[in-house]
Amino acid sequence: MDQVEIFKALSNKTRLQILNWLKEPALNFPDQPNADFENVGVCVGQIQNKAGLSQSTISEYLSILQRADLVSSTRVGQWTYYKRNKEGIKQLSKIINSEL
Amino acid sequence: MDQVEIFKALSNKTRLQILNWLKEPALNFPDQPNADFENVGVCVGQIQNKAGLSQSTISEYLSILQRADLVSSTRVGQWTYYKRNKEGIKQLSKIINSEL
DNA sequence: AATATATATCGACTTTTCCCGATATACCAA
DNA sequence: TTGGTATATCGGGAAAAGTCGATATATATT
Repeated sequence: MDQVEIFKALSNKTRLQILNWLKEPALNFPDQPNADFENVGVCVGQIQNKAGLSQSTISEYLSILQRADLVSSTRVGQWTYYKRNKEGIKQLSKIINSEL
Repeated sequence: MDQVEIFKALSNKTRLQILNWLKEPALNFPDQPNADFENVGVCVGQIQNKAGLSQSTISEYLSILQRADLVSSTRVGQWTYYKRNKEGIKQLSKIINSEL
């Protein structure tokens, strides 16, 4: 994964917030019907509600975060659930410590 | 410091390279006359030579990195020396570990 | 099959970033 | 004080990102 793409993904207030929210899904998305946060994550609509931007924008943002390996997604029925990608974030931490 | 600004500063290949070069100045800038890298850093011209972009662009890039607290500068005579800002980079590491 | 809902993709417009050359400023040397 | 070198700032054109509404696609329900 290109390092620049990772930092670009993080260069946006809303995307940083989303990542931060996904760290504590139970706390930040109490309204989600499917509350199996650990395994599946949070669905796009919930994230959109909280962020207050358009549906298309949030969908786009989530795919930017996913391309940067910062989140991962699972489709269940008509919903797509996104969650933090621990591995990718650990990688980022490693980059910072070894190259910057 | 605004987190978004930090990540924006890192969202560019050349700026990432500069930061990486400044981690090992003696290795990466063997031609610099003033070789007191630890205390003063590397001057703009040397960085420009290595990066291969215009003088104005590199000067701008260095000030972007400085605004993000990733480097610091010292003026000595007609030269401005830039070096890594350990403290700022540690802060960044902390952000990643606590918020992402 | 028809309809409803959730998400993704498209096209467009605006704002920001990239990067340059030209010029200004700061300092040094003669 | 005149000229030379290093860096900073300014103005601009091209490319990328931000964000939207409209539309397409996938799935579920009836």
